[in-house]
Amino acid sequence: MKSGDMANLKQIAAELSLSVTTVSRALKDGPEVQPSTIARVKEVAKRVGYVPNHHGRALKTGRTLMLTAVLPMETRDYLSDLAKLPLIEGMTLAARQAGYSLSIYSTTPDDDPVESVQRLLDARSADGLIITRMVSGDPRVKLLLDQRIPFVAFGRTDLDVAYPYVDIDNEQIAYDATQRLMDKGCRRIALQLLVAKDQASAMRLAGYGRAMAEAGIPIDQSLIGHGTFTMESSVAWFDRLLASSDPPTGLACANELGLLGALHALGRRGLEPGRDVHIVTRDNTRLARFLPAKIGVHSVDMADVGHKLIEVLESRIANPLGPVVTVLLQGKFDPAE
Amino acid sequence: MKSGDMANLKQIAAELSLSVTTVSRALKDGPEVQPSTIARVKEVAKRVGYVPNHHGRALKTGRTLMLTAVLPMETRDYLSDLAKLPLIEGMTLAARQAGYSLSIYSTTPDDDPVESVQRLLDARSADGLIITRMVSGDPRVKLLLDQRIPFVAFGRTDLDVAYPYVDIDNEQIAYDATQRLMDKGCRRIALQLLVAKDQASAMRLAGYGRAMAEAGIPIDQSLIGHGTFTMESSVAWFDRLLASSDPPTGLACANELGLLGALHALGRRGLEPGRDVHIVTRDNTRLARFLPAKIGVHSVDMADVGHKLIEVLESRIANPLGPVVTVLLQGKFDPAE
DNA sequence: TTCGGCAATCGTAACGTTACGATTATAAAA
DNA sequence: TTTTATAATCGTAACGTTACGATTGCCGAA
Repeated sequence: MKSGDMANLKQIAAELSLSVTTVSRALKDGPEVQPSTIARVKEVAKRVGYVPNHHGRALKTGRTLMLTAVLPMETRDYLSDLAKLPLIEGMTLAARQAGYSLSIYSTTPDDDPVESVQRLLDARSADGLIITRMVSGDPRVKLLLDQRIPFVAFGRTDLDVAYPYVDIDNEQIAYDATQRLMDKGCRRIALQLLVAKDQASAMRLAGYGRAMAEAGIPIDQSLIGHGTFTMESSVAWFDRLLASSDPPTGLACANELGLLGALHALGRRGLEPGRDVHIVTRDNTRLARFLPAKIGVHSVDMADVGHKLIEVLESRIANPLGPVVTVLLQGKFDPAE
Repeated sequence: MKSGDMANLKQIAAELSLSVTTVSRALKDGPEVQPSTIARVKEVAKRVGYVPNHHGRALKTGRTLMLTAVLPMETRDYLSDLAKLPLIEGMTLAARQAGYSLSIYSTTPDDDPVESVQRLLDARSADGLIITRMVSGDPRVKLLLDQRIPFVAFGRTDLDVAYPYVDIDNEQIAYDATQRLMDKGCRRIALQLLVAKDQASAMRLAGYGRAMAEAGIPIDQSLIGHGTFTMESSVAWFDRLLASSDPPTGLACANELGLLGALHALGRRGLEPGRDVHIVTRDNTRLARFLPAKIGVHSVDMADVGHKLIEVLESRIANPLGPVVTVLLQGKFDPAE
């Protein structure tokens, strides 16, 4: 934005016959400057509509007051991952409250994740980074740790290094979901996962495996589906399972879209959730409760995840060498009515 | 990001015994500098990993290469407006391609819209602004025009000034939807709108009114519902209509959430879309096509809206005094199968 | 009176970049 | 040989801010 008539320190200083230094200090209530002077400076600053120039300050101090979140975007499907919306809203709001701006860097499936992060590092345009969608052995963690850039990840990974993250306890949620399905009498329980290397899916698989092992039920690999975040793939996958000779009686869904897909597949066959197949899903958006279907729901507060991410990142920026903060959030279960 | 060992022009200049000026020019292929020098400079720049300092450049040139989108966020409901997700993705991607970063400024219902814009103006941290959710007589337009800040609006308003916008032709879509419902034999057609002063809703109401007038059907105000973007309100509203003595036989939904709510209300009464009530909805996310229900759909490509917004804003920044560009996008109709 | 100590303010330099006029070297024209 | 044009490069200033050491004026202690 240009409109060159922007007030600056020099103008205020000239008007009051003070030095730029004194004005600068007065505006941040520096103890070196006389209270009466502070008052005069602030009065003029307000009158001329002074707002500190972000770039002058950033250049001098090295801080940008900007955070960048790297978010993957699915170009195949406009619906993308619904959880991203409350996540973005939570992050932007928390960032704003903490005095930061949040910029979103969307990556397409064509983008190399490491390269994207590298580019952001090079640009040095943010004080900190938020990375999401962690994969097994995620190389971005090492890159960011090496460069000593404050960052926080949404999700853990299987690396043997400590780094700041916020995560949902996917293992526990999947364990719990599987158990609840078994409580309904299900023994053939289908599990919906995302792409294979997705770390959240790995955790979910672990929780599912633990529950099955405890119940002494052998795992049937054909019941475990890997897909993308879209509804299409969910419909096709679950439809195939339903068509098999020994169809599942229980289903643990990955998210809203997976759930909608599965319901679609059920509906086409005249089957009913809660009667023919028991369903438990993870819900990031409170969408599931509005569906006319009996399903158990693990709700996850993604806006809270966003808040926590910013909080952790902020503490990291304030104290880059401090202890590594990690947060693990639980889901909240609402049974099928 | 600190890691103070950041390469700058001075270092490159020193290494090559050149002046900072020449290096700066060489890196942007200035015609004043010898091709062989350009090559040498670029080689060193690449080796030391030089990346231009954003703030130094912004301070000097007055350009920030940053755009800010002001997006309202519904705190009542995590689902918020689903259309925002593809919109954000479209904008961030287009911005990136145009060499800009996009920052998101989420406003809560508590925030005063004008004040939010004013704050962003004061901060001077962006080269341009994107405003959304236009209301009748939107005061932000005058504010932004007065301050000569490049901006683009998602949506028109009823002001008598020219300003750059991208909009969906809501009037035409509502007109079309109403006609299609009448083609199915509906005469009592319910219309789902958002809050009263929302400008998009006003356009939709106009289109509905035009279609009804052409068909000679008087408008029954009780069939026109004003609500929020949530599903709850949609369920309650449509349920009340269905319970009335003369229930509607057609329904034009505002968006996905409104549709899901209406379907919920129908399902509870054992009614079926396409048989008992004909439904046409606007769909911003391609969600509707996955629902096991016969509904007509006007699909709107929100990612494209995002692209267009950035495009218009970019041209505005490049030429602030040029002609005011406006874009009006049509929906694409997919009939109930 | 002279000095130390303190409060209040000032001046300069620096962050990294770009704009612009000045300077040098080179080659062609007189 | 001197002039003139041109190509290549340089130096300085500026954008708005903050850090830091220097300076001023004043009061009380010696």
